[in-house]
Amino acid sequence: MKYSYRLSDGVHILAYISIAPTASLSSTSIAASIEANPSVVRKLMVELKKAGLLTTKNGSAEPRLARSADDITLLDVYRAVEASQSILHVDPRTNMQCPVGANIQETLNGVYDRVQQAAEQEMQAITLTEIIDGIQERRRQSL
Amino acid sequence: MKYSYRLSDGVHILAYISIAPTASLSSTSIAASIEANPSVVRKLMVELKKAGLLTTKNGSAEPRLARSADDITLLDVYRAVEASQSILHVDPRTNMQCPVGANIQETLNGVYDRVQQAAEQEMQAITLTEIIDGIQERRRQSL
DNA sequence: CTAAACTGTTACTTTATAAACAACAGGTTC
DNA sequence: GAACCTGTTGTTTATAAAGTAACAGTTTAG
Repeated sequence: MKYSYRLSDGVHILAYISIAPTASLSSTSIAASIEANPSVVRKLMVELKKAGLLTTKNGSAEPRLARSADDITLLDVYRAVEASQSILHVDPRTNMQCPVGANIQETLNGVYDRVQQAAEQEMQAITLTEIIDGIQERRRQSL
Repeated sequence: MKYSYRLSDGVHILAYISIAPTASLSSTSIAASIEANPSVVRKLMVELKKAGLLTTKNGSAEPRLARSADDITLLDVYRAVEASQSILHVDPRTNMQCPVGANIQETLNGVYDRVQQAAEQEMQAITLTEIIDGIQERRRQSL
């Protein structure tokens, strides 16, 4: 498959708005920073808005964080933009006539849930502030 | 992308060999349990063999676990068969002329690594024995 | 000893998801 | 009202995975 960059691009959008609030914040400008298509950026922004992370203004390029960067976690962005919501996927088509095929799906669901929760717990511990600070720190060091 | 069922199918192969050692263990029989293509199963088995989880015999259907099911973790199978090895993916193409685009990749790599480690730690705690027991338990309850 | 079955391998096709691209109706700003 | 913007729809392209086919060489059974 083609890998999804939705989470990375979603974070990029929020970080860009936070870091460069004086620059143009049109979907075209943000897309130039990501090197993505403005339409893709607009679609992601709609998802971020639905999730309550972003406010926008139809017709005008004035996106703002809907709440403090301290209060936005990687998990929030993940849930907002990722289509799948699961990092591991149980094969949905196994032979139900076979003892293994009939019972492996539920079993794997159980263990995959544990992996998912571990990943989500770590994602919840990472704030947008932390990511913004990381970008700013690297920026300073490269000057 | 199309979701990968390689991990699920890899576990299925190992579990099938453990649970049904008296049945035919040909790639065709295993594939019938997974409802997958025998060729796909053979390719996965080659990966499992390379990773030291499975022994096979060319020309004869006698696959065996290379070590105790207690000593095989979900992480072992994940590393053996998954092409990507990463659950999250940093967008590799951002604008290096932009302060955000130039520094977000490294920053995200750092935080994604933490999420990856949390997930892998949990995967390492899940053994093939545990999965086999889960399948057997469900099997008993459905009789 | 040979026929059947199997593995290991290669090559090609199909399918599924995401991103790129294009276009436009309607809102906003100056 | 001209320029720019968002929100939205639809189409195309790229890519990873699975399906399919084929076959050389190995093993096993009769």
